[in-house]
Amino acid sequence: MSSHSHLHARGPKRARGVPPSEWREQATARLAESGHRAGGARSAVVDLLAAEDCCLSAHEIFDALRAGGRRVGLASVYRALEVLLRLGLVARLDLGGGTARYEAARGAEHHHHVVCVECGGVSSFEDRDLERALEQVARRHDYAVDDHDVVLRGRCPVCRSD
Amino acid sequence: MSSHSHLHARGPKRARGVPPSEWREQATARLAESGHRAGGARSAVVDLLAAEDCCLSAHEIFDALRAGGRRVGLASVYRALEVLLRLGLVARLDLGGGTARYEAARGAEHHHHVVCVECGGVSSFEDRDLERALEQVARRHDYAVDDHDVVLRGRCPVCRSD
DNA sequence: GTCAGTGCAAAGCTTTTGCAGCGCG
DNA sequence: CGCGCTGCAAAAGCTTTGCACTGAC
Repeated sequence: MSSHSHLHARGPKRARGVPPSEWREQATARLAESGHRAGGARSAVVDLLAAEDCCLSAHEIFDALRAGGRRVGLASVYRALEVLLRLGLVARLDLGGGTARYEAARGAEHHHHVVCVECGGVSSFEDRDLERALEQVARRHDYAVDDHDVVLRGRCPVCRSD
Repeated sequence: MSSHSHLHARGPKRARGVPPSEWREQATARLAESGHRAGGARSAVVDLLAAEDCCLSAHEIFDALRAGGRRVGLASVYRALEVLLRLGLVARLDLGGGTARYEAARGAEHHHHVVCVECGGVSSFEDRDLERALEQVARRHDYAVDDHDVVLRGRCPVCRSD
């Protein structure tokens, strides 16, 4: 059993990874070329998403920006996310808590999520076999499938040891 | 390429399948044995879910029951679903529209969903290879994974032809 | 008779929309 | 210097909670 599972752990609340700020530039460029102005709030959202490696809720983004001294409105966060979503620059995730989560859509690094049913923590993983199986299903289906999401649920290592 | 994909088509709005009312009995039994009384609203929800083969939103359930002459409250529908959820008798799905959907959890018939990004229609499918890949990922993960969900997004045959 | 279950109404959340003013291009 | 972007406030959904009452056991 090979199959290439990588894991980006992430505590119950927050974490950062090495910022692949390539995405930040790509996003900025894409926004400009599609006729968008470089407003303050949206840029801040892009910057934050570029620095985070795993999904954040709109309110978490809002809080983070406020904490960073930026005077943003929650509505602007939602509006920024909507634009980025439409341009395919971010992905919206429904992990089941009634709150949508968003993350930078870095083309190649396609991954999925595991949610801890106890503490709500989120991890991400990649798996080529899984991806292959999904492609097969998509191909066989009479829908023109162009996207998919996978969510695993369970207890994280920390909660397991309690 | 074998892999056993079955398909339960389902129009943009609603559809029924052959009712495997075995679930209805199992659910009723489970409710009784866990000390629940046979209230009118909850029974109605169970009956409806037993007859439907694909996921419904709380409001759709509410409407269907009202349409059937039953004077239920939306809150009772949510409360019934909560109990059934806790007992593992129904599954809650987040297909991404901001509205949760529910369906009877018939043990063996494990399936997933495809959502039409255009009309919102939902189909379900099963695929053993996909399931196998998911098991592998779960086994390899340091979370104690005990559940998963897969959502495919695309354009349904009808919308494709427009 | 008791108390879980229920319908209605009100509250709580997340997300969207309206609007006047600011500022990028 | 126009119009896109923004913050604030209000509105719109979905879901949960409070409460008095009904009905199952």
